[in-house]
Amino acid sequence: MKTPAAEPGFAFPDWAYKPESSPGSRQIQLWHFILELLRKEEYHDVIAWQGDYGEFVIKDPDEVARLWGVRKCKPQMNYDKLSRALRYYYNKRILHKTKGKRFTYKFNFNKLVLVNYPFIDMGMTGGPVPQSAPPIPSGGTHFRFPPCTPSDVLSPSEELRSPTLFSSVARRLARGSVSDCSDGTSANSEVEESLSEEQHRRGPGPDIPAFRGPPLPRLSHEGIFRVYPRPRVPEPLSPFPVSPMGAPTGLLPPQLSPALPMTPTHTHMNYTPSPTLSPMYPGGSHFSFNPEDMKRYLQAHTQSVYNYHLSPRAFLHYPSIVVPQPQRPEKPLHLPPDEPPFKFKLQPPPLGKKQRDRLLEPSSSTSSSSGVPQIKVEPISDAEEDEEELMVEVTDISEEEEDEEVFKAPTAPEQKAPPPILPGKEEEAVNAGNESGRCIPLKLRFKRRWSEDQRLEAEGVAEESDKKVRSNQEEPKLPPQPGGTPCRRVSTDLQRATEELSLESRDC
DNA sequence: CCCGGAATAA
DNA sequence: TTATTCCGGG
Repeated sequence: MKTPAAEPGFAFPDWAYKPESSPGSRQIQLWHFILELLRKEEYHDVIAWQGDYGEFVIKDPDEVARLWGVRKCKPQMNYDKLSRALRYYYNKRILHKTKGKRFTYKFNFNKLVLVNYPFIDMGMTGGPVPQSAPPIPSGGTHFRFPPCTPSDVLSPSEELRSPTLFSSVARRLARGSVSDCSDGTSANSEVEESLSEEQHRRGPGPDIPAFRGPPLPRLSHEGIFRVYPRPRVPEPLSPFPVSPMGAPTGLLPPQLSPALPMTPTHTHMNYTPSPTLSPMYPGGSHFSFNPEDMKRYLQAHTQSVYNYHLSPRAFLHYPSIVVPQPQRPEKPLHLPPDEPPFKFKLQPPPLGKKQRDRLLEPSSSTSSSSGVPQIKVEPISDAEEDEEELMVEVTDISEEEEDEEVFKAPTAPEQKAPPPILPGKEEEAVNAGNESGRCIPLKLRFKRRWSEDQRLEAEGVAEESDKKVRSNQEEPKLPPQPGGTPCRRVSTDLQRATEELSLESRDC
């Protein structure tokens, strides 16, 4: 078919790619490319959404490979190679294979997304397109993160990030790809997976028009970038500003995207001090939904987990979400600009795989408490790496997310408009944590979390246990917390769901 | 077809 | 780092 290269039709906003100061901007990443194709009808014969959320099938592998080869200037590209590249995404949790279906993969939007369009939620209304839910960037929805500057509207090619704030943030945010390619890319975003069929959007949540297809009003860069002046929280429920583009339906933030909330959150928060920018900020917006929503989401997610063995972590938080917690702004304690954020790496730097295999024997559970908090013994190395990295590109929900929760401000001033974010707040945020008492030292929390994750993964993986599940279980950690009564469980269902997943983790 | 290890390029 | 290339194995 046509070569993508030739088609400038859509382009992701530049910022969608990760500009990162990398030299020469990086090449487009495969998953971006896939998404591009998915959203273009021209390619529906070669690749299309199908099945559940985020699931797509490559109808014509050779063609897809060819197109990819064209894009990358790798004439020798073929499906075998392309698929290898896709496989690398498994560990990164960007993609998963839908077992039993040829050429079928599934995006794990939970992680992906939001970098670009943090809050969009796919509403997938039962809409017309049954397809898996293509993510929809509703035009208006996305917010731009970084720019604090008024002139946010950047030129497309410019990176948004203001040098300053962004720097770190930016790095994390996106990494990516770039459009070096001549072809345009489509502006699309990834979406997170959320409920598929059900789209119960409650009142306030209008939805997002989701979708692919032509319908999208594609915004030109202008549109995309346009800044919406104070989105702020209109209502408690709808955190997000309203439609940017004047989206017909009024894009409000979908209430549900569970994934969203967490995801970028703090990442963004860090850099985006101004309330306006911070999507989640409003808070807890997501939290506002009722348990039912969560329940559904969980179910869906659970399913996904089971089916695809996605990382459950993604929703650890949810259960606790119940509480509306608005203020995210405070929580930024992570990255105080200067301070070393604790970005903890839960794991010690993994040895090279090679080395590990050779040198490392499982027995090494030595606790090396060198200065660094090492919590994890020997996890799956990949996982670890990924996490960090993922966050970058994809906003990862998992790791940091928890933090968020941890930090989320307990005091929930629902009504109160969130105070402008002050730089100094970080400390407060921390304190806040204390105040609520939930407060377990961060390290411990992480540790716990880590353990849980491990377990979860191990279990989850266990099913499939692909070849390498090596020794994971060795972690000493996490004695189940005795006293910890789950703080808030939304509902029984949720609880159940979580349990099933064996995710009971939660803090306090 | 699908899976990943390994080596390597950019 | 992210692919690309090659490849043995299921």
